Parts: sequence; C-alpha cells; structure tokens
Amino acid sequence: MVMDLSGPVVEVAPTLLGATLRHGGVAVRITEVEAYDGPNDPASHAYRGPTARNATMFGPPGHLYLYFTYGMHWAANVVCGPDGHASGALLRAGEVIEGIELARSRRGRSPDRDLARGPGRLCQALHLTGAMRGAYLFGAGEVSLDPAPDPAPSISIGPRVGVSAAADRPWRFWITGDRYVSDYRRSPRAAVSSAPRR
DNA sequence: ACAAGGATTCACT
DNA sequence: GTGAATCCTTGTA
Repeated sequence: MVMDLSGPVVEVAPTLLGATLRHGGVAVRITEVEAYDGPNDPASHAYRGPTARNATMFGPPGHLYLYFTYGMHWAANVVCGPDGHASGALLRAGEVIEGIELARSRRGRSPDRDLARGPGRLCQALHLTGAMRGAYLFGAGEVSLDPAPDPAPSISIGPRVGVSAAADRPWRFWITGDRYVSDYRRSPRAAVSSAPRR
C-alpha cells in the first residue's frame, strides 16, 4: 500500500507514527518524527537550496533522505510534500518489532528499549547507510514502509530536539505515552522551563 | 583552500 | 552532567 505523503509536511509527518519501516532483516514501528520544511525552515538542510547532499529532498515524496553527521551517525528522513518542495520527516525513534536478534547484534551492548530510540540508533538497528540514499519506500526495493494500522495512535506535539534554529516550532510528533520515544536533552540554546516529557 | 559546526551517541565522573 | 569521538558539508576567502 502506498502512503500519500504529498501534503504539507507538518500534516503528513504525524501520519508516519505507527507505520512500519523495514530494511536489512529488521522492522521498526515508528514512534517519533520531526518535520523539516525546506525553504520555510531555517533548521532544514534544504533551507539554502539544493546541494549534492540534500538533492533527494527536492524530488518526489516517499523516498529516503539519509545524511551522515557528527562524524559517526546516519539519520533517516522520509521525503514529504509535493515534488520540488524540499521537506521531510526525520525518523527520530522506533520500536524494533522484527529481527530483534539482528538489531541487538548491530547495536552492541544496549537495552532493547534503546535499539532504535534515537535517529542514529534507528539507522544502526536497520542498517541504513548512504548506500540507501534516495531509495523508494513503496516499491519492490530492499526498504519498505507500511502504514500504521487502524485506529491511528494518539499523538503528542512538542518542540524539535537538537536544532539550533527555529527551536521553538512545535514540529516534533510522537505517540502519546509510548515507551519507545527518545528522551534527549533539548538544544541548550532552546532551554525552556517546562520541557515536555513523552 | 580552510575553518567551523553539526537534525548524536556513549563512556565516564 | 560533561566531554570526546570523528568526518562530512557548507560558507567564506
């Protein structure tokens, strides 16, 4: 089944919650995402126009935008919005629901709860790297995305994590009360007295 | 050509 | 809670 991801990213991103992403023998149920809205979003990698790295985001929705950061971590986005509008949803956390032994072996010594809780961890558990850049999620390729089962999960909304620009925008979405949601500190520049918890 | 910083994670105190 | 690891991408000269 093909998900329609061509709408505005802030509307489409939450619909990814509860969906299942498969790659490399592991399946993850997505529990947390963040929206990045290209030209309208100073925190987006696509804010300043197309480059070699972000080219995938300028294409049609339903593809994977992968980037390498901090010299050691991959992070995965699902490209959203109409073709040409460079927006995407960062997959921030999930629960491993298939291939958990494989995920454990990739993640080293790590509690099961943390196998895919965090953008870098999620990619490591699924073995997503630059080799999968631009992969289409709804075809017959190695990576696939299945929509969330009915009924849709209850969703919570809050500010994004780790961004140094536009940190106040409530563009982070997670499944209310879910145990498999990241709990990282916010950007120090974005300190707010009442940081939402899960 | 060069310098700065990053949509993070982990070990250690 | 703090800091290191580590290299790619980007802006500026």
